[in-house]
Amino acid sequence: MSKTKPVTIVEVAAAAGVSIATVSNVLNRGGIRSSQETIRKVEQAAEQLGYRRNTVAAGLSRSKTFEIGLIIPSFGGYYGNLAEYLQLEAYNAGYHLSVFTSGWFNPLIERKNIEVLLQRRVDGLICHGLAMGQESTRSLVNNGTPLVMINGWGWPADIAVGAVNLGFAGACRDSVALLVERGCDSLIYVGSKRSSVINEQRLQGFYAGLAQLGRDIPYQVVDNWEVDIEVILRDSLAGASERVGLVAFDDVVALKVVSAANKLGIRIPEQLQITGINNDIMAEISYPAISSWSIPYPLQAGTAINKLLHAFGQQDVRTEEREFEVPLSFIERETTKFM
Amino acid sequence: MSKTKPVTIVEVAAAAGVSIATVSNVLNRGGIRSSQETIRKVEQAAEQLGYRRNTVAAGLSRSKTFEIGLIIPSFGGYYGNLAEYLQLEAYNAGYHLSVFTSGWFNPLIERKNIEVLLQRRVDGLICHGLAMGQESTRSLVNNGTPLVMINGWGWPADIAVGAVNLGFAGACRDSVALLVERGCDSLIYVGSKRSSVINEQRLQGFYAGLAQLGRDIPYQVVDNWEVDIEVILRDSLAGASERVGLVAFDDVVALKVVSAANKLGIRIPEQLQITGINNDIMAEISYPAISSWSIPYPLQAGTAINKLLHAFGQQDVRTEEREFEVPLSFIERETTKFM
DNA sequence: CTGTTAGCGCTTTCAA
DNA sequence: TTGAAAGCGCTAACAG
Repeated sequence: MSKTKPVTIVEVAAAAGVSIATVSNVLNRGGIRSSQETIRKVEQAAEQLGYRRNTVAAGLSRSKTFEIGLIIPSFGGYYGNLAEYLQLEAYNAGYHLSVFTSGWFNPLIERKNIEVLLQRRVDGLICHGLAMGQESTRSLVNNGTPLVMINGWGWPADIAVGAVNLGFAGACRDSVALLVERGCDSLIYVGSKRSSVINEQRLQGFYAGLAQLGRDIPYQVVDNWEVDIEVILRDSLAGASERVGLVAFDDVVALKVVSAANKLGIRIPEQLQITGINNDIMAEISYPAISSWSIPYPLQAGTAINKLLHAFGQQDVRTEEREFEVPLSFIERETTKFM
Repeated sequence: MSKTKPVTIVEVAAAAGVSIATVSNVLNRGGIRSSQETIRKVEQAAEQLGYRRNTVAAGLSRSKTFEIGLIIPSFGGYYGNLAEYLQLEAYNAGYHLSVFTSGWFNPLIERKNIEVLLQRRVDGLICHGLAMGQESTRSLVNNGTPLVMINGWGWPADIAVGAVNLGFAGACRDSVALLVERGCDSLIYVGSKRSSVINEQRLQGFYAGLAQLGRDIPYQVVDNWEVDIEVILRDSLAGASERVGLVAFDDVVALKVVSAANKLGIRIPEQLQITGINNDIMAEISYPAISSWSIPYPLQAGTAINKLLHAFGQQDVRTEEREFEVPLSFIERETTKFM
């Protein structure tokens, strides 16, 4: 715990009897060949003195930090999972990931944190959704730092080098088909306007599912934050509907629905069928367990990092499309397992 | 998106017709006074040229990065919440927080990430639990970077400047008392050995609660990962016990218990009462809603950051104790609301 | 109040 | 294969 000043290459060089350039070559650079003897001397000196590279100095010197910044709305649930996979993928590519939140889509915090990241001269930026508008973003990231959006639809190429988007629309569309197939004769979509852009995608998918049914079916669209789910459920089942199908914004909303149904004595899946999204832990341990759409994190994270590497000029590009859509996969559990 | 090289103080100085030192004084330093005229010229030039401070260079020059590193087991649930509050507290103190995970207590990943943080010359480190042993930690953090532990009991002063620990033991102890008071005539503790140190604290509290009961009561201790909760519940209620009290490791485990009870038709809270820990979102939306112990994040995060500031030599110290215990507060919900 | 100058620790030509 | 030296952008004495 003593305030020891860290040892530098200067000291290592002195101890090894070589120049600092040589130390730098041996320790921190690949490709540059040195004699076995020199390598041995340098490594031994470094080891013995407890040398630890100063990446701040290295970053300044090379004007390249090997750091990637990530902005997510919060660390919770799906966002946190994504961050974990991104961290791993970044590491495998030789980069480090600095994770910041936007305090649940707070444009001020978001802006401030992006600014911090830019001041740190991160090599690239990954932003999940974005509370700021596109103009705001453009003026902030005007310096050429590559930006990859996650769940950002329709961002122009001069702002973002690309986007990796989850196939929410497809998942909701298919949920509708599946619920109807399972015998539901009326449908409800329970959204969450708290995340507007993302909610929109899902709603769009819900409508698409309705449209491709080939026939009309009663449905309603409500918001998790505005209505009492118990009331909605009771009213729906009091009507002509024998079996209601419910598409929930995510698994948190789905669990709320399950709880309300349990409380009201509504039988799942006989009277009510539910699909969630995200495949959160609570979907698995709920009773009845919730059918949900799971996210292929490795693919999502890998694609995002790859787009960045591509922008850095390092190859290994898996995909060329600017907006890449990651498909979700259905995990069927008890809230729909009725045939 | 063009690869513009960022503007530096040199260019701002030229545009403003002053020296780089003056620019530095005006833009990046507090306390140093300049004439109004100079300030105006410099700020205008900076604004117009789009100057953004390079904190990498500043960090190198001052040998102080104003960065704090945080290691948590994962971004999920409680850990993610904590990270969010720490980020806020750090920011308020003029620092930035870089968050890394240890991949669920993986000593290798943990070590690697701490090493990365140290290479970045963070001013301080906050570690949540730690998979590595104390010796390992000592040799890694031997350079004088202050380390604050979260939920680390018994760390010597030469490794960690202090610790901020949650009062799990107290919460579990009080849970026992409360459950018995609510009429439970036998108890179960369902732990999670996946997080050994933390589990131990809780178990200790459970035993303490038992001890201060003043009389014997049947109990059992099981592990969430080793047993089938349904079996445990059925067996317990098949015995002489009229009402079982269950102390769950956290709200995830508590929700598993609630689900099992719902499935078996066990009535909550008449036959079974449950307490969780963490006050996770799922405790609130479960049915029945789960009584849980909530964590005072602002206090916990604030104390941790404060200990670091103290170690940095900046004052504003709220507490002197090396190991500070943060008390949890009980949120009573339906799983115990029976009198 | 402002400018000169010597670093911070490392990387990277370019010669030797 | 190795080393001398010029930066990278900013800060912090120290003079003026």
